[in-house]
Amino acid sequence: MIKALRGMKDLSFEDSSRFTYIIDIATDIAKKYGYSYIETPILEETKLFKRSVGESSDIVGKEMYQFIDKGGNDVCMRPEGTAGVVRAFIQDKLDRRQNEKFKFYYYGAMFRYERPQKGRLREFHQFGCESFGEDLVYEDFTIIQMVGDIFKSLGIDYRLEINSLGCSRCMPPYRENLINFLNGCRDELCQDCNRRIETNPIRVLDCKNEKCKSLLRESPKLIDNLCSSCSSDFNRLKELLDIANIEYSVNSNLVRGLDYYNKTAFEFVSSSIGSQSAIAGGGRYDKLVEFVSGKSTPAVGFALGVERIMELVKMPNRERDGYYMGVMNSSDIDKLFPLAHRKRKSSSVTIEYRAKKLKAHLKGADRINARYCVVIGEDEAKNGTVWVKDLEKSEESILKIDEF
RNA sequence: GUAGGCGUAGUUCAGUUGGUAGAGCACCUGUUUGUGGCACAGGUUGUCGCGGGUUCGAGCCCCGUCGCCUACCCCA
Repeated sequence: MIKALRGMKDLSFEDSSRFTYIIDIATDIAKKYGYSYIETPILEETKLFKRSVGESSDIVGKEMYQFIDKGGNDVCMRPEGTAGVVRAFIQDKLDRRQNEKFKFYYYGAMFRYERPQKGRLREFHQFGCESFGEDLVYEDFTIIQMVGDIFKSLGIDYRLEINSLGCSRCMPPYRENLINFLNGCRDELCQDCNRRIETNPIRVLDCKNEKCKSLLRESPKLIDNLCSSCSSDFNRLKELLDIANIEYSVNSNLVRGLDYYNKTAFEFVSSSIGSQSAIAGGGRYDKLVEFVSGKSTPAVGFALGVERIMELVKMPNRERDGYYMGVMNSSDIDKLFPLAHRKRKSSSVTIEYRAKKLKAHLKGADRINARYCVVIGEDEAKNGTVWVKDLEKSEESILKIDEF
């Protein structure tokens, strides 16, 4: 038997309806916040991700689905959505239109070559939004509110964590500061952290190792060393969230795994889905457009992990819907096609082509969860009528075939 | 890449000390010649992941291999 590749899953029945339910709700809300759909390719030049996601990230370092195509190009299946959207934004020269705002939502498959586990697959799906051209912190707030709206609408409980990663003015001095601190306790930090001091010292803050964690309690906090602009934006953000009654906690160790974030970083977390607890994450990335050779453009965005949310979403009860049609004698089957075609203008219709006993038809209608079971038997064929049973109310009637 | 757990019917799983391959659910038929869900009765369903070894005999023991799951790392 040929099976799907490791870390790749088919979605059908219950799963696919959960999937589309989430996308539909997220799409609906994103549109209400003024976002329009953007579709970008799954395959991009590897360079794009190296430059945007960052060489120091694990995503680029070891998790890319990267290969040389038949034309000799170094290409990569996208590991996340933002890079492609930013590339499209620049390619369309939208970065030149400096006074305009552009808001895009997207969803689709992302690929990371890693060991699959609960809530983490090699092919997974994200829904995300990117807002370009707005540097005011109100947009950060609005995006967080939008994600909150989506989860609320899906009936999902979450915890919101926020942090500020500073900007090009306050981050570099802090970084030096932190490196000094880390070098001071180098011998006591774990191996990974020692490596991170060179590659990406900020990520040490995120270490799960208990020993590292306790050492880091004494570390300098970026939150106490923000420049005046970052500091006042962060305070403003907290005020806005308070006023909107959105609960949050400040997590000064929250650093996003991708290099391009600055200022606001946030993560929506759920405690009920195993160890992969982040269900959405995002923040501001004012420098990214420049990194990818565009004209400097402030931007904020987020992405949510569809598969992780599928485990949490409470689906509305599925109600009986549509028609099941069948005949008891095979010679009457032709009568059903025009009937079905007419009904399909407004309802879903399933025809059973094989002649069956009434009981079998009723069971068949039940199985597909149809609201109405429509059958032409001997009497109906003779009289030009159809027998219709409402399976919910358990009421039946006989109608002229033209009037049905 | 590392560690642990698991592979038996469509599915969820049991399978004793190594001795004829099992159950629930699902499915089909009937009770009901034209009335679903409920009940009862009967019935179908197997490369025991794959390959080798030990043995008179392996689902069970041994070796290898593949796959799945969970966790670490990291992330949505």
